[in-house]
Amino acid sequence: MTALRERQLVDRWRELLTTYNTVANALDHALQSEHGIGLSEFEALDRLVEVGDKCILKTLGSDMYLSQSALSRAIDRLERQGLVERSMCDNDRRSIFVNPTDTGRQRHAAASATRRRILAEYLG
Amino acid sequence: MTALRERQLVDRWRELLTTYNTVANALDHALQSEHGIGLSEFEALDRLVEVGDKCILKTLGSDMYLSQSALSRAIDRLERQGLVERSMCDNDRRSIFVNPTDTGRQRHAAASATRRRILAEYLG
DNA sequence: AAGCATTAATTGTGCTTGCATTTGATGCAC
DNA sequence: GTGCATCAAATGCAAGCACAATTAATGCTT
Repeated sequence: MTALRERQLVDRWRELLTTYNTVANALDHALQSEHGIGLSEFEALDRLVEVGDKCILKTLGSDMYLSQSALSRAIDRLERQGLVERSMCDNDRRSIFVNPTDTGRQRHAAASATRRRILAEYLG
Repeated sequence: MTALRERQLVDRWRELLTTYNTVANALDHALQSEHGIGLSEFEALDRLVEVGDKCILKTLGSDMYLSQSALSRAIDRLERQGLVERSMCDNDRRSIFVNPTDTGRQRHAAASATRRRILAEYLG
């Protein structure tokens, strides 16, 4: 029956909607209060640390959920806190490199523990 | 091993993050362009139609993902389009009733087809 | 090598959101 | 019934987002 199928889809969607919002809010609040960074900043920093060195902003954006402008501004906020650095890319001067600073790596390590705790609580 | 467990949790979280954002964006755009309402408005309208009559705003908010103020403003937008009506609740004059109008029910029926299509495409 | 489409990043703008506060109604304690 | 905590909804406000336009660099075509 097609109505049953629709009911299932909607139920799955609502589940996704509420789960996402619950976890995202909890994570955002915990990261903000314990480490002074929001969820988007942490996600960007997390990927930067993971990738290692010399990551181009465009590359970073390609596997993130944020728009180009939102990511650019998230990096702004990280930079203002001294957690990442932008540097020129000599090969292609349109691009820029973004690298975590030492402080950024430390902050990331600390914040990862918070993420772990929250994710275990909500998704564990 | 605890590192493996962490990796699994983070992977699940990223999956949730990207799935949610992909589906939510697709739904929002489709609803907006085809029916002139955003995702939050549709979700509120959907629940109002589902519940039936004489739904109190507070009750509606209790099983939604939005904050109280965000819901209040989503209802504002629906009301401005003539899709729902607010009315006084005589039992408790702090509360208000919110009901879909005939136009609202029609819009909801049309928009439901769009939701069905998008959900089937992304979650089917 | 000149012109033009394309690309990476930034910036201007308006909208939606959450938080905190406010407004107004209820009801409990005394 | 007077005061006070509580509750429902609305509103002021700042932050983050997406979209569109902009800036600056690249490289393809002729």
